[in-house]
Amino acid sequence: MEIPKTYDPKEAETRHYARWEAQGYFAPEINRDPAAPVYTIVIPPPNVTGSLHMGHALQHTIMDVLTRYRRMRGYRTLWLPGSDHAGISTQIQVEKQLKKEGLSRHDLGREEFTARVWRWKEQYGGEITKQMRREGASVDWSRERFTMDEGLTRAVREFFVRCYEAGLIYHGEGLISWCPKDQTALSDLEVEKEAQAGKLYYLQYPVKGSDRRVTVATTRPETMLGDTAVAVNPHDERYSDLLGATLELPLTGREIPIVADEFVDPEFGTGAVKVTPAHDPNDYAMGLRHKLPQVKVIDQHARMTADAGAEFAGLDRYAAREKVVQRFAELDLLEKVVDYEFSITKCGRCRTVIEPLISTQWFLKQAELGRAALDLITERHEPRFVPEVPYAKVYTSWLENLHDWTLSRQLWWGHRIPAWYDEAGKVYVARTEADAQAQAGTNKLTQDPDVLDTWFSSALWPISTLGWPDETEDLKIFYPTSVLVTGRDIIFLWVSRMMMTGLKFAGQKAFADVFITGTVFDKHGQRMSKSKGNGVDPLDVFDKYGVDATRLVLAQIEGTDTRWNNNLVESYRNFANKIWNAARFCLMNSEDATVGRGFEGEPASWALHDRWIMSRLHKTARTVAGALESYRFHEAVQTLYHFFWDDFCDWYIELSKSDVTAAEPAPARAAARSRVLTVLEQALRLLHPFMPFITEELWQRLPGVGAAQLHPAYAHAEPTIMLAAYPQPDAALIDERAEAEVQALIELISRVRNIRSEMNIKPGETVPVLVSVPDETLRAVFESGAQQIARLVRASEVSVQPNSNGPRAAARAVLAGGAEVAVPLEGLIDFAVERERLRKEQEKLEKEAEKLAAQLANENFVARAPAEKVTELRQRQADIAQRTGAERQNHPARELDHPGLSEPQPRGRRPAQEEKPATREI
RNA sequence: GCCCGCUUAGCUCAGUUGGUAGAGCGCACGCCUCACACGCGUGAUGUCGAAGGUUCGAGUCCUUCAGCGGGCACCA
Repeated sequence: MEIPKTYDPKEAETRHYARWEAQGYFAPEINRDPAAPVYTIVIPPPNVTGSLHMGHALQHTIMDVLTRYRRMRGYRTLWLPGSDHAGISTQIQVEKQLKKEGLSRHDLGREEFTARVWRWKEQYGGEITKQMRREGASVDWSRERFTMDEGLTRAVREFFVRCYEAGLIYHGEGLISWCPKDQTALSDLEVEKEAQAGKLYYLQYPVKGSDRRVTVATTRPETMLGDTAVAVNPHDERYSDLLGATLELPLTGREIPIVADEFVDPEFGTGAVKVTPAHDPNDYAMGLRHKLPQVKVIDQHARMTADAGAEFAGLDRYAAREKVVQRFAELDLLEKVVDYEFSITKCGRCRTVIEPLISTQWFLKQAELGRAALDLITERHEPRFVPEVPYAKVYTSWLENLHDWTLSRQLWWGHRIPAWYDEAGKVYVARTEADAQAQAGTNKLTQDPDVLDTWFSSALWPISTLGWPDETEDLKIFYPTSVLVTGRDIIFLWVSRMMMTGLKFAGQKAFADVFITGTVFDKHGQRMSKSKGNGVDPLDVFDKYGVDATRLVLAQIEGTDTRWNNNLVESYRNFANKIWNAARFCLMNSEDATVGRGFEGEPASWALHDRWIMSRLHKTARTVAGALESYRFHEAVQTLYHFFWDDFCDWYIELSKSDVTAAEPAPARAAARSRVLTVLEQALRLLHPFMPFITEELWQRLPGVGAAQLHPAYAHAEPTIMLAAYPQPDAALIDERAEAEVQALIELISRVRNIRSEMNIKPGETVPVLVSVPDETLRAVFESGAQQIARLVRASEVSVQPNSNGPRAAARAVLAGGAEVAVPLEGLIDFAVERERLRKEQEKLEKEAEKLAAQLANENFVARAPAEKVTELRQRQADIAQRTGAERQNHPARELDHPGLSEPQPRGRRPAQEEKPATREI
């Protein structure tokens, strides 16, 4: 076989994905079983502007593992890909491009501009879509969707119109968050709070007809130009005589009232609050309560309006702030300025400070839509969040406090709001312009210029991608989806809204489970970000270590926040290489052998190590299945890693080696070779969801693989490990006795290796090994394993006897079950070292024995602990007693030969021995 | 202000019904042993953040505290 010693991932990666895709393996149609259960995942659609980052790679890996696992188990599996038009991001991206040409979108006009965005999208968009192929993502490309596809656009309009007709969507005035840079309204969820060191200004307003002044504290002095009242708490005695009084608002010549409102906290500041209904959310609400006028003094560019007064009109808000403060100082109305830390609201995208403005927008009453979702989680605990803590609660408390959603955006790129106005300004909401005209009885209509929040179309993703509002086959088959895999940052923005819309318009929850992945930080625990430049590019990691190794790391991150560490990837790269070389060994010895053979007949007739590996294999399959069913990817990865490396490579291959590498062809050799191949093939299948490329690469090379390995649902397909049946645990093959016996074999071998290593016996040197085993069954195990033992410890001979009979001068170790192993000295052993080795071992046992004795002497423990636990400890105690007892027998010999070799632990009290009878009582 | 998470070996992290702590990397020693030096064998390493409590027994449950991180509300 001309297989290279080192696995080259790229070579395999480039080949297999193209074939899988071309063969249609990713599409659910590959499954021909009409009764197959269904498994659906819709991808969180990445922005068309985006490129792959670790967060995507993490989510995609989780989704792909789940999908491949279910597919191999015969589910009709759909993982639906797509991308999001990402309103603002994309528009900004293209505007930047235009700027380089000295143009703005207004130079092009709306139509031309959106055409340009579409071209940009075709040319540069969907980068992630290509990168996902690199990841091995088994998504059904034939069902790929884009949030501005024709179908999805229709869904968005339908949804909007239905909500409008149901009174859930309304058009009206409200105080919204406005980004002066992006020139659009934003929803609550698109803004971020940030702590900021600033100043608190204490301004004095004179009371009309008095020489009193009322002091108000503010962080935004410039807004005082728009004040229409000062509010105090109705129970605040300091101001009770001023209620209803009038204040002379400085710099404006306006007069404003003092009103009483419970909102005001008497403890804060001066207990008197300036009220600016047009530029602050709380003041807006207060303004409505007291029917105060709204004076707009700041415009959409965050500049002062004419209503701010001639002196300030046109000034930037910060320049106006300085000027206002300066003027107050001049008028001797500035009481003081103190340092103050407060939080400031910024645009989540461009970090510009938000300006709250009164404006006419479209809103969705989320509270009503949310009720069904809230009932579902509180009454039926659906969807099931993983990890449940803290996300189920985060989701629930969000649903309990829903506010209206500002839907409209003053952008050109996105779903245009299906609303038209006649010349009188009356609004008509309709599915098409023709409908609107019919409603209005005129064709002189103008469409609302605004588009919808990007998240509006996202909210429909699970249903719109499957064909809603039509009652398509896909919708019937694949909805509701099985699990949503996403990050915690969009639980409100997206997860909750999909649930609401799914319940409202498809009559069912959008997904059964929600898996929230952890966050990947850099190695210093910092969030990865483009601006910091500390991001690790998944593609670089793929290039360096291979996709499969990277996927293992990502899968085992699962829901935990993790610092990225290439060392871990490296160790999984090594694992991939280990798999490669184990397969290489099997293939180098595959003449006459076939996958699937070698385990004929009753398991009872198989050799011990064969029964053992099958037991280990099926336990592994059991654990992995259990782990994958409940999203415990870390456990699945660990289990597979140790099964493959420890059980299969370190022990099974080694124990099988002499049979497998026998020089002469013979049925026994062929059978041994087939067995090794068979186990390898099963292991590859178990690993495939995690490591799709290397497993396919190797699987294709195995002799005898083909249709027989495929899950029945895919029997017609060209053979691929992707469609092989996932190994199902068979309880009948789990053999605890075989496991215990091989464990004894492993212990023996390890003890001898330890002696060799500690005694500095040269690796090339062979030594005789004498094993004494009083127990008959165990003796049989060692006797029949003598050849394997000899090979693995480099023994010249392995002699197994009922009783200790070796030469006095030997290094000894005591094994479980009262057995003992001795390696005769014959001048090989350094006595000082041997003495030390034994002393350490003895010490360990003494310590443990003491602990056990103490515990077993505790009446409370014996009385209250479960009986099995007590028995287990007594067993262990007896075991130690046997060991130390055996040690004691050997000591005199050593002392004779080498005075001082052992140092006598007090031999009188071996608590274990006294406890022995107790064992029998149970 | 309210709620939540994390704190385990030098590093990154596991540890699901409470039973006496693990992995990978790193480290030490010896090996190119006919699949693999991206390897093999052997070994060392933790008062499981602190203090109390419940329990026969607590990394695992309860309380308090500390450090770090997150969410929500408020922020005149």
